[in-house]
Amino acid sequence: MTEVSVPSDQAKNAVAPDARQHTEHGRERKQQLLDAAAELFADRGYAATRIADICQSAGVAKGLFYWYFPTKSALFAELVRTMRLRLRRTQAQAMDPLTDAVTRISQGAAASVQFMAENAAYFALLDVERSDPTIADVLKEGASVYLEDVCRLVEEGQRAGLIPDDKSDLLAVGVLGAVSSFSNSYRNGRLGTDLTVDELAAFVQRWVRNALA
Amino acid sequence: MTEVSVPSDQAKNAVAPDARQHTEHGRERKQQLLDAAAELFADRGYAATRIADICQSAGVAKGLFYWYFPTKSALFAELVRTMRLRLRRTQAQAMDPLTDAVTRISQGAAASVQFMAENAAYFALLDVERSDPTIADVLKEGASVYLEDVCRLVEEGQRAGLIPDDKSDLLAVGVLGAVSSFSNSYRNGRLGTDLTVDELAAFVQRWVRNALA
DNA sequence: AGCGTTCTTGACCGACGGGTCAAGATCGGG
DNA sequence: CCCGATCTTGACCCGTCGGTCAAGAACGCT
Repeated sequence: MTEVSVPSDQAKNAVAPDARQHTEHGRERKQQLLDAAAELFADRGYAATRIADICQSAGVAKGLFYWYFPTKSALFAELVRTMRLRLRRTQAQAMDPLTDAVTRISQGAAASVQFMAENAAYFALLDVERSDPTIADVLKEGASVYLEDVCRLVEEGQRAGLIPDDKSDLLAVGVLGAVSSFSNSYRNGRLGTDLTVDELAAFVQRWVRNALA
Repeated sequence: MTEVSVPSDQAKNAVAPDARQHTEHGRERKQQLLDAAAELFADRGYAATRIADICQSAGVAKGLFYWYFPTKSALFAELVRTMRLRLRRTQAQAMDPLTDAVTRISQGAAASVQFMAENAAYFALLDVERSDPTIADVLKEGASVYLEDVCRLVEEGQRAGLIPDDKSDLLAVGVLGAVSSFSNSYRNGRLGTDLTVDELAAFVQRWVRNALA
């Protein structure tokens, strides 16, 4: 049993931010930082958003950031992971398990577009340049999971004779590509101001169904 | 007629890099810098590529960069514009003017995918984060031109009864989205190593045709 | 009140990278 | 050879921003 004796002064910040048990107030404060960051990243991008900006927006001093997060990219990673979980839940809820593969794929695609249109902040996170290895890894993590899901559904549809016998991985890329390009254009205001999210989601369903026919 | 008298020492670098008449040797040197930059941007991204890296790769001293380019983003803008022209030429050549709109759209899409697969450097330029206004403007410039072209073709196809009466701008976004998502996945090695560019282009043609059916 | 813990502040540090510029090399023409 | 123009060098400058940390405030428990 080895007990490490650390002088009291030096032990003050020896616990990594990730390993801390925050109080309720601390958790609220942390969330404020995350919310501020999400909004600023969406507005200006990751690189152009400074930690000072985030703290100013959250109404705290810059040094406080490091009580809650070890680095800027660690905050980013946490943001992405949280949003990704929410997206996955949205997708799963939209897919009716009692229906056929094509319908499920297109339901999932429509739900994704809907989620992304309603959560522009999340979508903007995916536009970040991947020069930082931490960031590149985090962004890569989730992308392949949805791709594999869709790929599996495509293969199921092919076995049922609902989808042509083309390469399932390419078809899956096509579905994911549709989701991201429509969401991106909606977010950038390229689709006109009279288009509702529901109309867009319905269109994406048709697009995906047609492409898989 | 006002002639400005400038001391000879101060006039030495008074001409902006853009306004210079370079010698043949100078033009070659400039191209070396552009080539080196294109490769490094593709490999590591814009932000992570320093001017020092570009100069080292081109085998020149860092200060020389500013004889040829006023800023880093000016070099980037020139790169993007050059590549965009080449892409447009490739697209135009691939579209048979004697055939129907759907065929032309899908031919253009296939040619774009082919070009991008064979010019990874160009495609990587489009992944750059848009925090620098100069960069954001340059990237925005060209994107809408192709979109308008495709939109016009879609409308032509709709008048001819070849394409359903859905929103043409959305259908055009779908085509462009397909081009970029397939190119991106190919570039990232997500499509397996046995897929050739020709096979990919052929697949994209089928995908676009189906989606517009 | 005292104490330990959590939280908060903001001046400071140092690495980084875009950009500067004086000095000098090279080239081409007369 | 001389001269003017083009090109080239690399030490230096300076602003930027992520991260540090000593000092102190606030909180909760005994």
